[in-house]
Amino acid sequence: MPLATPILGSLSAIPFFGGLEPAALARLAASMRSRRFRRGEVIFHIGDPGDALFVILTGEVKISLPSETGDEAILATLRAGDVFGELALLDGAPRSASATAISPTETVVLPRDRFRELIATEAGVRDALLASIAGELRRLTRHVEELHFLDITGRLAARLVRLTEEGGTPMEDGAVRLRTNLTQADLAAMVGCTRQSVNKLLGQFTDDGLLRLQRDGIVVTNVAGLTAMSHR
Amino acid sequence: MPLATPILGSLSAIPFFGGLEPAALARLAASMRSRRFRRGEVIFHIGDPGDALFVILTGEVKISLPSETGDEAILATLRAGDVFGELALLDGAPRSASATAISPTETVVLPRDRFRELIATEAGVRDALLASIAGELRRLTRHVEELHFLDITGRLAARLVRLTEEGGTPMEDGAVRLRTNLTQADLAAMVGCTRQSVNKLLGQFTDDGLLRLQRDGIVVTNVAGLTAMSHR
DNA sequence: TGACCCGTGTCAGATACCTGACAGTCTGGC
DNA sequence: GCCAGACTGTCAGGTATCTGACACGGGTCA
Repeated sequence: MPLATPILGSLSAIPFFGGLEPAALARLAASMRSRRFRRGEVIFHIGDPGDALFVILTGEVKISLPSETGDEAILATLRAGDVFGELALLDGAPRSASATAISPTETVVLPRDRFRELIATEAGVRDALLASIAGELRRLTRHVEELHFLDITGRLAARLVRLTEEGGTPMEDGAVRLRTNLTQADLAAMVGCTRQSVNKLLGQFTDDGLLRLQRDGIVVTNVAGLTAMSHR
Repeated sequence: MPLATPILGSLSAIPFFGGLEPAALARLAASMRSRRFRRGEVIFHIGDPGDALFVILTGEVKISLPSETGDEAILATLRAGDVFGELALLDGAPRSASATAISPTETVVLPRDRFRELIATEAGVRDALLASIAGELRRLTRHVEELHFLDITGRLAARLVRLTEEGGTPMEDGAVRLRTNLTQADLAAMVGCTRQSVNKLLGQFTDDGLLRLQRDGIVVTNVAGLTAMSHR
């Protein structure tokens, strides 16, 4: 089986490249190579030179900042169809954050020159890029807003709401189960507090009937209630 | 004196439009109108529909988020040559933050359609736009990092360092004076704490010989020392 | 089967930061 | 030249959050 074929097939399903004609898509596929990462494997480190864009075909990736004392701030968790690593391609500066596979992950890699060529010539890809960057700006702005104004209760509630909206699997009774393999330590790294605080608050939220803690993950039963908690 | 002339003259000095040929620049000037704002005047509110890009010719603008309890988070302060308001043009969503003139400010306004046309046809402007957005993403990422990891001492130190780098006027003895008319309340809104905390910390920094408080503003005398404080 | 590791649950003590208050000083407008 | 408003400086008391500690259960690997 030729190497390029699976890439080509996968690319057409990626919204980011949706605007491309079949011929352009085939040319593109030929200049991309695919890369796999094991669970926990680092895709790139903050400070590395950034010379490629990544597109996730399957799996999950977290974008995070390490601190000098060893803990981390999780900026985003990405899934199939998402694109990352474009920032360093735009300005040539080093990677602004680290990327780590949090489950077995399959990506395709677009080198810098092809990327620049693509956004110069293909209006559809350019628009997709701008839309994706706009989304990132809004997410980061909200992140700053939450850290600036909300206490931990509010931040955690807001984060749980976002997680139900982004990556939840709806259940029969209207509740939503969050992605499993998300530990309390992960939540703490997302909202900026300790694991202990997350634990305590999840207990409170459970008592308030906002969610259920199951063996296989958190099930949010009252999104509106959580949203209300996040407003002060 | 014709209306377009002053705009045209000003535009050529803006890095954002640096790549344009004289003819394109003249066409552009004809489709832009200029707007002035008094000190304190709101340019747009968070949540407004966003249909125009602003370019600062003279003056200063702050980009900020209001909270429900009345205080604000300052995301950025911009100066002559800076561009703002592009985010809402990229994705058509409402303005993600408010913009306020903090000194008498003169801007030129580029309506949405002309903006989209420009980035579709002019590679130079497109690159400038991408570079400017990349800078914004990096600033926001650092903002999140600081709020997440640093205590108030670290955040204020880091902010003072940034302010010396961005908007400081160097003095004879190597020290740098920050932009005046920056109150302790403003600093508090930048780093996310109370005015009282800023006041206390500025006192400590002064005792440590890192800066001097003068009538007309803060003079940073030891940037390296402040940088060190911001690292934990 | 046992040993170990990882994630959860919980608590007592320390502390960084906020709230609310008030006094002093400078500035611009009348 | 005087007053109102804005900014600075300071403090006592309250509280949200962290630190460090330990116990428990469920997987996983020998």
